[in-house]
Amino acid sequence: MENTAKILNQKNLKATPQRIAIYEYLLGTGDHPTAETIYAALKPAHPNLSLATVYKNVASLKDAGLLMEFSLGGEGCRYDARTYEHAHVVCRKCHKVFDIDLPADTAEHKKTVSLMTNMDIDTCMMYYYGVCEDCWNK
Amino acid sequence: MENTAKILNQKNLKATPQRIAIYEYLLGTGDHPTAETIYAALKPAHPNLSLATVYKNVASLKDAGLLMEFSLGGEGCRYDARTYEHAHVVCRKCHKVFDIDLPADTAEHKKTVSLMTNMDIDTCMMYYYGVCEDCWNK
DNA sequence: TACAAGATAGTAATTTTTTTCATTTTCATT
DNA sequence: AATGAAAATGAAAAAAATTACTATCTTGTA
Repeated sequence: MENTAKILNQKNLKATPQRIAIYEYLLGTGDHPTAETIYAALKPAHPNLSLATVYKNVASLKDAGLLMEFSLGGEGCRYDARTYEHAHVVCRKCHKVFDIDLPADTAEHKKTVSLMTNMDIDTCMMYYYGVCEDCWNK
Repeated sequence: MENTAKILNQKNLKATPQRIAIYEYLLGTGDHPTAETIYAALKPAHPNLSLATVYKNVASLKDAGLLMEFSLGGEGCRYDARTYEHAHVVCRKCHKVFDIDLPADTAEHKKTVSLMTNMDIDTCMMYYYGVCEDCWNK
């Protein structure tokens, strides 16, 4: 059985071609696409994919913990399926998002936060905000 | 001159009653309200406030760096004007958001990230994801 | 292979956010 | 205090994003 399908099944999600395509697309891209972008990217190879299916799938994948949703500017929510923890650097002006390695180990932090909140904290996301070089020069 | 008005003027924003009200509301609340929630909260005291004005103001305040925008579930963007850095703890299931103190000092991290990216990083936001006690017990 | 649960496309409906624009307000300068 | 340019406002309309619905398929299991 193909690997992606197996992962989905382990999460009690059926491995439909659409879901596999959406998940693999997100795993493969370094961008942080919106639902619309995902749809546009996959439509050629999946001609009868519908936007509603994209939304339903990012929701189910998010609930399963396979991707993160976040929002920064006025372009709808963005999705990110990178499994390793990393930080996002966001330009306040143009809303570009870069990935960088975490500048610190978060394992200890997660333990601390778990104790503080009585929750089982599994993920830490860090966002750094500033103005990028391009926008400075304008 | 009143303090909030002064802050706004320093950011080249005109200190209109609506803008002052929105900003002070966000400074004062521990919640992470959506535009709609802000509107509903201020409408009684500002009867002819319009939702469009709320949107325009959170945008201008965000561009000025006076507040942060983020999104978690399917209820529109949330806004947070807390000036001190803090972390958000998010329940994956019910989307509740708690504020906690930062579990680590981020000054060093920001310097590191500034160097890595050639940006002037001024803010770090941390999000911890997990499942809260209430949702565990369901 | 058949079956039940789950997923899909397509569309409609809803919700959220942005734009438009005529009018009003702010604020630095007289 | 009056002036005027730039910015902000409210109301309505428009656009964009998201969800709901339904009849029809598919998946994964037995």
